[in-house]
Order: sequence, then C-alpha cells, then structure tokens
Amino acid sequence: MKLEEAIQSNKFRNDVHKASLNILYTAWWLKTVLSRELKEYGLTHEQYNVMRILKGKHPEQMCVRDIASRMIEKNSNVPRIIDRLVTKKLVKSATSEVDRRETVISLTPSGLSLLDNSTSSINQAMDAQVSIGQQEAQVLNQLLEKVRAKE
Amino acid sequence: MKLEEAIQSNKFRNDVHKASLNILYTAWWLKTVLSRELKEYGLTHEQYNVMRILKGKHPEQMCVRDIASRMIEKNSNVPRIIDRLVTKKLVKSATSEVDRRETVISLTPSGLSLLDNSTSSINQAMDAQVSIGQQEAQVLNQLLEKVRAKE
DNA sequence: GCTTATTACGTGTATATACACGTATTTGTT
DNA sequence: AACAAATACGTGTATATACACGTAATAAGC
Repeated sequence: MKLEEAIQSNKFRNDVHKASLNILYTAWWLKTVLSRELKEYGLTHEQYNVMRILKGKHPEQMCVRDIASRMIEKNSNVPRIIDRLVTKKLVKSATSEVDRRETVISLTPSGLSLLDNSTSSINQAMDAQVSIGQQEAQVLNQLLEKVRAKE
Repeated sequence: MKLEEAIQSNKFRNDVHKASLNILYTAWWLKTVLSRELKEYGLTHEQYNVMRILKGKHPEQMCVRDIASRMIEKNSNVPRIIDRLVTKKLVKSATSEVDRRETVISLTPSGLSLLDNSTSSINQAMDAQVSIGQQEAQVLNQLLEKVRAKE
C-alpha cells in the first residue's frame, strides 16, 4: 500500500517530509510483520532483540549495560525485558563476581533453542515480505545513513 | 552514526537484513529528534499526530475511527490519546448527533495555536537534522514503497 | 584510608502499543 | 416491528518506551 493510502493524506511539505513519514510507517509495518512471527514463540520484538544480542557473545555472559548499548531503541528498559525472559527461563541472571554492581545475563539452553527456531521464522518472513533486492537494499542503506548523518 | 556503530554489530545476513534494521533504527532516531522538539510544547509524538490529523479537516469535526485510520501506527489507542488532549483542553469531544455511537472530536482554539507553533519547531528540526536532498528523498520514498510492496 | 564522584542497576510514573472484550447504537433481514 | 449482525467506542491487561530517581558498589582524588 502506498503511503498516501496508508495514512489517507497526500499533504506533504516536500519529499523529505514525506520520506520521514514513510520511514516511520515502514518501521511500523516491519515491526508488525516480525511480531506476527514472534507471537508463535511467545516473544515480543524487544525480547527477541535482547536474545539476539546475547547470542552474539554466547556462551559468554553479558552485563545489562552492554546489552542496552546494542539495542535498536536506545531507551529500552533492558532490566525489565530481562525480567520477563528470566521468568520464562530463557535467560539466566547473576551478580557479577568481578564487579558486584553488574548483573550478568546469559542464554539458557532452552533460550538458545527457542532463539534458533524463531530466527528461522523471522528470516523466512523477512525474505518473503520485504520485497527489495540486495542492490536496492544497498542504496537504501546509504540513503538511511545519510538521513542520520547529522546525529 | 553508522548503523554498525549504533548497534555495535556488523553481523547481517545480507543487505536486505541490514536495511530492515536500518529502517527500524532510523525510525527510532527520527522519533527521538521530533519528540525532543515536541517536549517543549508538552506533547508526545502521538498526541501531535492526532492533532495534525484533526487540522486536516479543521474546523470540521472528525470521529475517532476516522482519526485512527489515518494514524501512522495503526494500533494506536486513539480514545486514550484523545483523553489526554481533552484534559489539556487542546481538543473538544462530543457525541455525534447524527450517529450516537460516534464521538466527534475537534481542535480548540488553543489546540490549533499550540499545533501551529509546534509544527514550526518540528519543521525546522526536520530541515536541520534530516540531511538528505529532495531528489534523494524521492529515491528513498520509492525504495520504501517497494519494501512494503507485498503488504 | 577517607571522601567524593561515578557507574550499574532497579524501580516508579506517565504514556504508548497491541489486543481482547463489553456495551450502546445503528443497520439489515425477515 | 422484532431480531440478528455489524459498527463505534471505551476499558482492561500485558508489555513497551521515556525518563527520573534511589541505592549499592566501585573508582578517583586527596
């Protein structure tokens, strides 16, 4: 669906304004596509994101702050997301022995297994639904980096 | 900041995967930029969005459902966002006389005034921070539409 | 070594998304 | 007209973001 139909408006100040709304709408669309798959596994998008980050260091542990700094949405409240993963026994939490301020987190075997299965679903969904080619994706990446160039 | 730095990872399956994360991260970045401006006016991004939609029909009223269908994030709980705007006397709410199931909403004078001021800020912030040209924005728009082509 | 600053978390509040469900009202069918 | 179906809201719950603040532990300065 075109943006104009999706938000029932074609009143944009200019193409940059339209592109900004398009980015926001596409992100919402993408989250919806991915969340639909994750729901089968009882995971939210954010819980999945935390687990993916943990897998990057697996089988090593990571402290909460390291996880937070890798999140896509930087204001995520990582301690609370971890709480829910601990309840489901998908990750394990312990006080660091090196620095007792730190809480170190690691994937449990069942967390790792759930992550692998859900990642397959996510990847399939992405390949099936995100309908651009690799070369177009490269151009898109360059443009998005440029959008944020002034940060 | 490049995506790799922002999320401290360069493990992408391919460019389409990277582009998906890039869209999500850029949307978060953009919301942050805009919310910083809106905070001066005591508005959230979503409250602003509702007011912008209302302005499209001003001085006519709109029913809740019409507003909801124009939201960027389609699962927004519009009645509750409106509650907060009513509390701040930025919009007025009344039961429709034509169809008593409908609640019709309209901007108050102070709502309209706040909207105009905040829109100036938003537009300035967007022009200052979103650093692509109009022609690049056109290409970006085409690519984003293509990403969602299978919806 | 003692004091101060910093760091890493955890928690509380306001607002939001996502979704299910109940209720009042209107529309459609017969 | 009476009943069934659909519609438009409002509300409740779980989880999330955004942000402020408190506390325990460590680091830094003297």
